[in-house]
Amino acid sequence: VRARSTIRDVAREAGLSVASVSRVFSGNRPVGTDVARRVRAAAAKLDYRPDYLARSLSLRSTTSVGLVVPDIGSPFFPALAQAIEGRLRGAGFSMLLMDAQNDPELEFEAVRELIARKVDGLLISPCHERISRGAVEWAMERVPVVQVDRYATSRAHRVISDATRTIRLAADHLVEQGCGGFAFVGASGTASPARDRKRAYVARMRQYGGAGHTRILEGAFTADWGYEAADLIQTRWATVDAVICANDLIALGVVQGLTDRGRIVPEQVAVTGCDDTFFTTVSRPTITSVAQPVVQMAEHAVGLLVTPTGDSRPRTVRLPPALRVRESSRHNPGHRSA
Amino acid sequence: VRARSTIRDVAREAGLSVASVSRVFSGNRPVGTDVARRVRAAAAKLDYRPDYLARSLSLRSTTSVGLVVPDIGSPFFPALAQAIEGRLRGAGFSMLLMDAQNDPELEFEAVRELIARKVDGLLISPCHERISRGAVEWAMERVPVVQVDRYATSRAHRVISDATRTIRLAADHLVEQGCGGFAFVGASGTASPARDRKRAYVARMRQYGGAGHTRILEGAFTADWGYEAADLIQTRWATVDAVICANDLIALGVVQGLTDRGRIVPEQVAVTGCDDTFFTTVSRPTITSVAQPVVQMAEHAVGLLVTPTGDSRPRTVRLPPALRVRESSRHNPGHRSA
DNA sequence: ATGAAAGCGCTAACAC
DNA sequence: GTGTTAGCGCTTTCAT
Repeated sequence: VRARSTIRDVAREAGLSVASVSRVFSGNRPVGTDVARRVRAAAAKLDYRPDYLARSLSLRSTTSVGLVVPDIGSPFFPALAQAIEGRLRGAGFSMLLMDAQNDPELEFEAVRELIARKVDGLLISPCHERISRGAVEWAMERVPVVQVDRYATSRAHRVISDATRTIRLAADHLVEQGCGGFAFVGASGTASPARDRKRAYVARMRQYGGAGHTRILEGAFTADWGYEAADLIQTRWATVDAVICANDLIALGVVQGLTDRGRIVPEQVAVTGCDDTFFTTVSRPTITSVAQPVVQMAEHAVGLLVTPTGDSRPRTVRLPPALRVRESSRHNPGHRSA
Repeated sequence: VRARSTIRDVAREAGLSVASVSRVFSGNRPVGTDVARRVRAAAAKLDYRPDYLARSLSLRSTTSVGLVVPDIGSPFFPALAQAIEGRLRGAGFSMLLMDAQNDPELEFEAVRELIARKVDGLLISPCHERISRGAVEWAMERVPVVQVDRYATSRAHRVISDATRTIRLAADHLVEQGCGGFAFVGASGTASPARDRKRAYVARMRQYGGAGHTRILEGAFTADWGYEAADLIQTRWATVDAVICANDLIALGVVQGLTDRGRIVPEQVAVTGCDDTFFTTVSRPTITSVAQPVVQMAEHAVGLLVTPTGDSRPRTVRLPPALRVRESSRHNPGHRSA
């Protein structure tokens, strides 16, 4: 643990002024080639590295942005975080990641912390569609903010995946497979996608006609809840042959619950999930899922954050999801006898 | 996006000196109760919040520590990160999380970034047991460093789980279940636990006698590799009735691979994993696993980092793992005929 | 092209 | 207990 050399040490060593050293390192002012050489030599000799903190204080910019996720333990967010990090890095920013642990208090705390550290911008996936609003709006009066995947206010930018298309992809696919009796297993809403997916489901079912829109179960974004929901479906709705789940964990639980109670997936009941996380491929049967366009989301979110558009009205970018067909939805009653 | 008020604004508003304001906010100097009141009032009125950057520059401390993980997408690390964050928060630090994406280059980059941001300490789980050494040792000459879960050098502190006990727990348990023909499915070593677990396996098998210590397969920490390994086991070693896997993903793959090739888990072959991640409970059969003591690891790691002991010799803290018995290991050949 | 010096917002001697 | 002031390490006018 050594003392670090400062810009002044380098200046002295090179027999130049601190201004010259600064110019060489920030590189935004002309500098004599000889001076540059001497500075670099001195810097190398002293193992000099500019102090970001001091630079930031002077520049009023840290070239860093904060990312606040509701729960890094939840499978979708690591993927999102990685995508965003890559994109930010490409834009010359570094990312500070904070986990809200699904607690609006901690989330606000994280936001304050990030702002206090003078991040140049904030990316947030608010853990609660209402309570988080305060934190988001508090943040946006001090720094540019973009909401990603989830949102808590319409006053800040939003980059989200299109819930209507998500549900439509799943539902239409299931219809193609010959399904007719739909049910939906969601999560009671503290997260905006939960609510949006449910609404989209209801809307789509209305278009189909039939009773699908009334068969809705809401719990948590967990496999346990899915397992439990499978029970409810079994006992309540005998005619259900297609279950649309609001995320992959729920779908996993539903598949297992159904299977454990003797129903065969997908032959008797087809199941789909959302988010296309890792679980879809490790499950048996593998699970059909609607993938969120994580990379594009990262792209747009970072773009909105770092590209200062004169126009400051909040934008909503709704990105198209993609269906990934796997075993859990290969219903095909026509082929069933084969 | 407003301009922020500074300590001087508050001082002026309160009709006091900047020193008094500073004292009120840092709270480590006596201050008159009346002065305190006036300062707080003025601060509230101006919505003043101290600037961490400036404070840090002055204090030469950011009360933040960096955490570098090899891959946040890998199921064990979110759990570790959460545990560490909690512990750090309790100690008054905030955590900056960086993902190395299993790339030593990016990892070094992350370390540089963190140091440049003047973290007060670094927690790292090095992605490569050899190549990462440079980054770790570079870091430790500027800031306290603790290696967690993985390590790349013996010159810095290490907080790891005890590989010998990990394997012993799994192996002894399998013996109790009546297993006798062991095989090990690991990952070829760029991560220290991979190597340590393999060694521990070999050592334990030698103690048992028999041929277990020769039946070793090494690939990656993935379910795909586990699936593949199941094939190899099937074709090469007919007498194997117990497979110890170096992590849960491998175990998951092995279970599926074995099952798909007609072997019944656990009746014909028992399987165990390591890390006790989420997969163990969503798999069918559920998977017996050896849990790492994540919370204790976090505790010790943070302790080593923030408790400055005069003695600076590198410590190695080896924490005891715990066996979690689930379905995949209920072999009991004695009951098989039942 | 280069240097001198005034900040960036805060803390910590040091005086009173 | 309170105020004055010199830094922390950097950038950036403004002269030269």
